[in-house]
Amino acid sequence: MDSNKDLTKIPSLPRSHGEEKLIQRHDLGRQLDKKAFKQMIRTMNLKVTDQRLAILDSLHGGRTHVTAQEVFELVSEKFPEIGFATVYRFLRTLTENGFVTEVRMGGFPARYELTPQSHHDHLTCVGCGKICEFENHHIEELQQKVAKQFGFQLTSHVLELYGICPACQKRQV
Amino acid sequence: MDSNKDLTKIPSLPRSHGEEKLIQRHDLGRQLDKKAFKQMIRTMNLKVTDQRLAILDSLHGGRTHVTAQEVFELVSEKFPEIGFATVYRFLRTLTENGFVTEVRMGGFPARYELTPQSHHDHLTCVGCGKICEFENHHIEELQQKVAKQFGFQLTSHVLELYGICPACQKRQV
DNA sequence: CTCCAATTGAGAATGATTCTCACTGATGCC
DNA sequence: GGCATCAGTGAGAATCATTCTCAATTGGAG
Repeated sequence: MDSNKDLTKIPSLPRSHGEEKLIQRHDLGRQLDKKAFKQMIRTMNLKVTDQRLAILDSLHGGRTHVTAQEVFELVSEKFPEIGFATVYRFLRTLTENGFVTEVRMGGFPARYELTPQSHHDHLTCVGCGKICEFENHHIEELQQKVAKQFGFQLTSHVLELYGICPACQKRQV
Repeated sequence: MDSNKDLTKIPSLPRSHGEEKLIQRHDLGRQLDKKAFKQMIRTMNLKVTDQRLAILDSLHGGRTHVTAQEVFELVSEKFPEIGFATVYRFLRTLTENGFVTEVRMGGFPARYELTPQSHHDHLTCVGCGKICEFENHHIEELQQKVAKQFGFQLTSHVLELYGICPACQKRQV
């Protein structure tokens, strides 16, 4: 079976190369410098180490959804001695403390991003892969309602809409 | 971690032993007997084997969201010789052909169910992996609305709610 | 019934993630 | 500043779900 090959091809998010100024998302309402990271680490009652700062830094840079492997590689550039254990351990801690959001999809390695302050969901075009982000309070409320019906205490959710974007609709005919 | 142990204990739906008539869900609008299963297998251009029938049967019986491990155990009762490979292989094929829907959550093993004809979404416990199904027309309408706002023609969606189930809430204190 | 490609199953392999444990280094105390 | 202590680190082993390999078996077309 070749579906495995396919797995690696998933264009989850385009890799951003270097200089471009697409730092839009994370810097919207937040200022994340070394000082903020230190604060973040202390908040969790952990010691500030260079490795941890480097990991946070790699999450902060360009790309938004990175795998542990990618974090490892990014950090390795500055810290050739860093180990997987450290990366996984810290990512887990960050996730448990809500500073980082873990996205798991299919059987793929988990992807991490600094938790965005404003929650959003995705509307993805099955034709071209374009992703629109949206926010809908009404839907969120209904979700809470559903959870309550089952006695669940809601912690998070994933809402992904798939469809055909206007451009692809025309193209198809 | 012992969460693995917990998985096997998940009381998602009572295990049906033989005679009782709690065949509600899957037989709503569908009649799934050996004949239907054979048909299903042939549709995929595969050979009908006892193992495959047994796997389908185990999916059809009482419980709705089973792990590959559980399927393996269920089938083992009738087929002590069955191998993991066969279970995983066939579950994958079924999933690829849309006859079975795979639900993956956190780092837990994937869970499978015969694809239901009426769409529903999932409410998953992050503590034990238990899955509840729900249907909410209102949410679906809002999704359509969002898609329309972006000019998208909606084709499908995934809505997964994560939370802590009543049992796990108590366990935690 | 025969034959051969499809299927099977045992065990090995894989890939992501976690654990172990000896070593290192940050922080508080003097 | 110097030192003790204990959290933090990293190399590699361990784990767990899942997939692959391949020799032996079997469904089903002819």
